[in-house]
Amino acid sequence: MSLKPFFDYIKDRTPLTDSEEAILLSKLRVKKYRKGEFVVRNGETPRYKNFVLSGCLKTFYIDDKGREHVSMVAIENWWAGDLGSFLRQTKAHLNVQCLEDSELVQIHYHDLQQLYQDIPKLERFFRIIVQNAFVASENRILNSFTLTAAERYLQFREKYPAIEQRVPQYVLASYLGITKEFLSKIRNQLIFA
Amino acid sequence: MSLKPFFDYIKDRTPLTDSEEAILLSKLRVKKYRKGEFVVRNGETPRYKNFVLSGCLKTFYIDDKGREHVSMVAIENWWAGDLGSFLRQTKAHLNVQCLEDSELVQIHYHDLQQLYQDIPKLERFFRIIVQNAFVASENRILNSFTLTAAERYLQFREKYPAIEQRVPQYVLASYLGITKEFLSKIRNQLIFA
DNA sequence: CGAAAATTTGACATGACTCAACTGGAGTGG
DNA sequence: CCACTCCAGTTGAGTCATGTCAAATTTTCG
Repeated sequence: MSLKPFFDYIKDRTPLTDSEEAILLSKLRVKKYRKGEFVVRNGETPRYKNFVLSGCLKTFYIDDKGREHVSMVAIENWWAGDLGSFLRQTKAHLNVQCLEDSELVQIHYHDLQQLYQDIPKLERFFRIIVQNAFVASENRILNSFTLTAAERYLQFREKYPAIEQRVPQYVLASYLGITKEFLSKIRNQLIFA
Repeated sequence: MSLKPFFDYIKDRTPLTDSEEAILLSKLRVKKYRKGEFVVRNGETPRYKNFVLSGCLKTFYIDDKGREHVSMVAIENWWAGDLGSFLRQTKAHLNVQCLEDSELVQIHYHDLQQLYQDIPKLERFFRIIVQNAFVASENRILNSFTLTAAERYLQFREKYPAIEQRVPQYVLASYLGITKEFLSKIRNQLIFA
């Protein structure tokens, strides 16, 4: 697949000159992953920032009881990764794994630092991306404190219908902070309500 | 109080030239608030980005049952506000209120846009601040899914001992996503455990 | 077709909430 | 400096939302 969706995504937010586009292009690589493959594995230091060209991935944490907790699901035009460890270049405590065959645009940590130097616009670009991600994250916290599990499920469905179709229910349940069994019961009740 | 802590905070992260410092200074104002006063009120559009010079504030949401949910507590050297509404310059759905008499450094929305233009370093500066805030927020989500209320309380105590001393228990309880009654019981149990 | 993965179902357990009453400071004003 | 109120914190009884565990069923896919 081509890089077009990636550049479209960027240019929708920040117009780039041809030379900037060329510089950026020179720092990108595209990598394909098979369903089930890990992009980031707990304990390894993530070297790349990942943009999803195609496919679908989950980011999750394994707690001390061995349970999986999904913190993020990414599809086309989203970023995926363990941002904290990437930024500090330390060992990941999260995992990122493909739920489908996927293609990612990857930017190496050092190249990204270079890009910030060479194309200050990108600094702004990522500032805005992260700001929005932060606001969304804070909202998610408030939702989890304010709403019941069923309400959160309905809201998710409303907001991300595309994702609900694509990911296994247990992933969605985990993302919503509930067990797969309970989500199953919620869905069942909704049908007869 | 002087602006020194504010500039210290910035320069710890991004060295500024004298002229940059002067430009920045020209866009700042300091405002004092009394305990109980609102800095941002649900329904009003927040015009300023707020840095806490002194004091302590809570950011909270009132749900449809009239219950208060604290999303954030800020003390010296933290930022406070309803970031989402500030960024979009739309009506706040959060409130920011002082828990103590407080002094804030405020930057007007439009001045901030100008500062990004004039001092590209600030773009980086805020990108990094928000990145860290985002990572912290994601962690908070995982904690709330992974840990029990008592564990979250202990972890908070460990991480922010300064804040526990200063805020009323019901604020802390709300921040942790539990009721004040339950936090009271947790504390009680911890004493005899 | 068969095995593995995902989902469902039911009985039971529990963490956390609700509500209401009570306690104990911390102002405040007379 | 007392009386009063107000706000924060505590306590207890009862309840509810969600979790646990284990088994049954369905779907997916090699």
